Amino acid sequence: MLPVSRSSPAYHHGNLQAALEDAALELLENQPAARISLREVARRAGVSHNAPYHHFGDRAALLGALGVRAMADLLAAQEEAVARTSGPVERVRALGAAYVGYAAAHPQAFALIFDPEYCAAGQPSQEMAPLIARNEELLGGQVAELVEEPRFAGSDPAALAASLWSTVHGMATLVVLGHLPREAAEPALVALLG
Amino acid sequence: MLPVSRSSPAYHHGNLQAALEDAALELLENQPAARISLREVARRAGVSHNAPYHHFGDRAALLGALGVRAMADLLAAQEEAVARTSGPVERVRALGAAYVGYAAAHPQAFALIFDPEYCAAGQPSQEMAPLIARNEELLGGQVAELVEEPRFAGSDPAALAASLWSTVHGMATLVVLGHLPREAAEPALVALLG
DNA sequence: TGTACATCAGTGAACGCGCGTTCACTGATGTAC
DNA sequence: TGTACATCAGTGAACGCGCGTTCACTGATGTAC
Repeated sequence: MLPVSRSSPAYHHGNLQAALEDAALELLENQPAARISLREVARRAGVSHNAPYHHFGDRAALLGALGVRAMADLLAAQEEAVARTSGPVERVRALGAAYVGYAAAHPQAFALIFDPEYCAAGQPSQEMAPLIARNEELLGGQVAELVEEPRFAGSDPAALAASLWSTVHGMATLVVLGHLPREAAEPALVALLG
Repeated sequence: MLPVSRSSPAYHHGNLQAALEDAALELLENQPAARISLREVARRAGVSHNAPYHHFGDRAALLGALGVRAMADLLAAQEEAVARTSGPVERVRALGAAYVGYAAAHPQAFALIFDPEYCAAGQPSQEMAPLIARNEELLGGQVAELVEEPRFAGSDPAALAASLWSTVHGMATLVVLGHLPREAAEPALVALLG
């Protein structure tokens, strides 16, 4: 006897919410968030075009959830890079490389994280806020170690953190847009950090 | 006798092309390029919804022309800042402040310049390319002076230029998005440049 | 100086499009008895 | 163990929307004679 679930209609899909997010993330590999429609996501998940409404209030809510997943991935990439590296300067470089690397690998997901249409910076969602906090702590911790180095002695940690985030974020953006070759990012960061 | 041109129908507008660009730029003050429709631009210019087709091939062409105007303004702001400042480090700071200032004042126009949908970085339009080149020369010239300073002696100019552009671009982006307070930009740049 | 005519920047009607969203529905699931 | 029933995740039809774009047109302008 073949498993019934295979041929039966898709009532009670089981995990349609996650399946919709997966489908949307796949679409996000090839097109910007603004062009992703709920109907296309539903199509790709093999479900009627209004099934998503049982899991997401509306289109913006789905994209907001996607942004949270993207942010979690971006944060994880940075945390892993820091964990596997030793030395204050080296760790900051690794963190930056991970940030730029994530953006280069998933340009549209990266852009979604910072898209005010779906992920408002001023009022982050309940799911997004702790991720932002963790990222700030991660960077803050690295900068706290960095200012112990003679080369950065006396620097204002807050200003230095803002600088580093700006530099790395700018690199990520410019690399994604093709204004800066990917290979130029690392040496540029070295030029700044020594 | 009142001037006829005032009450006569809008045939041969005279400078509809510029008027359409002006109208679109006004709309761009309050909404992203993606949400600007040709019909809305025409409405605001007081002209039928397909009059624009006599001046622009399609909607993308209009937005492309807008991007060129925005880029020209961004470049002019930087050139003026550099011209009115003396000292290599101070000039770079002024250039950066002008860049961030333009982005903060015209967030949507700034975003349009870097929107691959309308202003492809890889294949800039004939009007855009020389502006990009001039901006690169401007920054390159400042960096050339900067590496004469003892603090930056021995730095690779190309890597330093890439760093500075990244930092300033990142600041502009993060300030526009509200992730970085406007007042934090200047001290952050100082933290990096000394 | 006046007239005929080519040019071309405007016009309004019409098209097809995919979209987000709402609606009333159906049938699978799980639980109380 | 079997049955009645509430729940709720799905369904397909339908809506109105503004949009980009095409079309055939009209009337103002400027030029050649």
